Amino acid sequence: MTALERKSDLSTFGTGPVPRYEAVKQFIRSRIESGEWPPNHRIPSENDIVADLGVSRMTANRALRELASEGTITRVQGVGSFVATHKGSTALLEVRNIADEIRERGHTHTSKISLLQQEQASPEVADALGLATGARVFHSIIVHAENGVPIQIEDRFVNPAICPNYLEQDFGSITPNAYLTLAAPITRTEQIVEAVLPKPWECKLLAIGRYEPCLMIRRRTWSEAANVTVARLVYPGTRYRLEGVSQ
Amino acid sequence: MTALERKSDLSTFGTGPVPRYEAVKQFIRSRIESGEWPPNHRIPSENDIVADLGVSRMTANRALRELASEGTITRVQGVGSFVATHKGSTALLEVRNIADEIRERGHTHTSKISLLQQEQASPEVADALGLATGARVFHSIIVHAENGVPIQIEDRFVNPAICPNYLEQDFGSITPNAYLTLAAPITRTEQIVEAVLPKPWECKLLAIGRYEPCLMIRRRTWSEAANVTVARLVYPGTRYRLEGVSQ
DNA sequence: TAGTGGTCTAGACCACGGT
DNA sequence: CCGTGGTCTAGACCACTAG
Repeated sequence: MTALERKSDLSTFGTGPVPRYEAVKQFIRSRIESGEWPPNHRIPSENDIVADLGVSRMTANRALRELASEGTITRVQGVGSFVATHKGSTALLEVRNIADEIRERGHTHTSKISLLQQEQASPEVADALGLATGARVFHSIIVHAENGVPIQIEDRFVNPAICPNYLEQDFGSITPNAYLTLAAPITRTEQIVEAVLPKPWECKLLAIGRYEPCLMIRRRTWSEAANVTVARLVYPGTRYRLEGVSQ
Repeated sequence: MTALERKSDLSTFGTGPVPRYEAVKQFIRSRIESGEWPPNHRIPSENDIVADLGVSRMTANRALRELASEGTITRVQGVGSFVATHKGSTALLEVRNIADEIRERGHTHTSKISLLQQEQASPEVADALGLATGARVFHSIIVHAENGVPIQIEDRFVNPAICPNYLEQDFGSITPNAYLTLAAPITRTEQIVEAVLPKPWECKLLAIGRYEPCLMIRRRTWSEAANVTVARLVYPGTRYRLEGVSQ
């Protein structure tokens, strides 16, 4: 008697409000979570599920395919399906565009341009953008405020080869983020979050004290193969936090 | 002449090495990326795709269903499918178990138990765990180190109703995270990341100065409907950062 | 050769939402 | 009412892997 047959007394399989493919998924998930099917354990084949749970092969296939895309199981053609190795406690945190966030909270977003010019790339900036040291780059420093309170410094360098008209934009009405997204659709993002103390000039722009801890996000974005822009985003620790729920 | 018909000269639709549902997905994606179908634009119905691209409805359904699960389109039963509104620069940041991270870097992970006892829940802790103020809770404070350097304070409260044997565990050989994951599989995680200055006792445990900024992650996890545990994780800003890539 | 997953079809019933 | 998406089935062909 197989593990599947033992539970196939459930003649009610899929007669409830739950779709049958979902019932199959839950059935398999429960075996995995209970430890009955440990990592690398072989899962019943699609035909086993058809025979034992009384669903069609398309339904069994959808259940297993979705479990695989969720990372719960691994499938190998010609071999079989297996419980994926343990994923640990990984969870995901969403990092978003500050202007959208503020608007969604029903607050007003304003920004002040502190700097907007062409420069020669320092070694650090050149490295981050994949350009030669001294190459021409666009540099903007913009302070974003929520209901008038400064909440983010956006210190950004842009690759002029990708966005040649960057300096001509009216960043009072469109954020650099929104403009860059339109000009060069993002295909890859790299982000690093750290806790730092603000530099003196950052204290002034944000109107905070010298020892107020800040979240710093360093964000690099690519469009196709080209590195488009690199930004340092600095948030006062008392006025901003990252939140995320995963389930 | 509809947008679909215009391209249906492709009698080669799906005859190549690409699965037909994948070809349908690419076809739709290309219309969206070119701007021909802007956000909120109505996408041809499943039956349109069946008629114009010469695939079965199951195949059209799979293509649209997968595009929806990827966030490219939105589907409403009884209404239709639409190009999803632009997602801005959202990106995901992964937050992981510190012990796993250290091991994967090839370094040694050690931990020191600073406190392990039963307490009465303060109003804050009770609220976070969904218990009554003064209820019995388990409290542990553990310092995690990478190659001997303190890198995280794990200040954790546990719901005794879910993990009655928490205090008896040997947290020198298994981390609370790993134990709790085994004892009560996580079904939901809420996390908040902030930049803070450490409290005096945290400075001592981490061997850092009073003005060194720290990342603080507050993590609440649930198993089924029950709130299992709430933790404050404090990392020295100079020794730790969150990294993430999304594409 | 037998078993596995990968895909596809034609037809069906249902729930939902606007007309 | 009709069109939409949501689901399900029975049967089919294929590519891949192992014995």
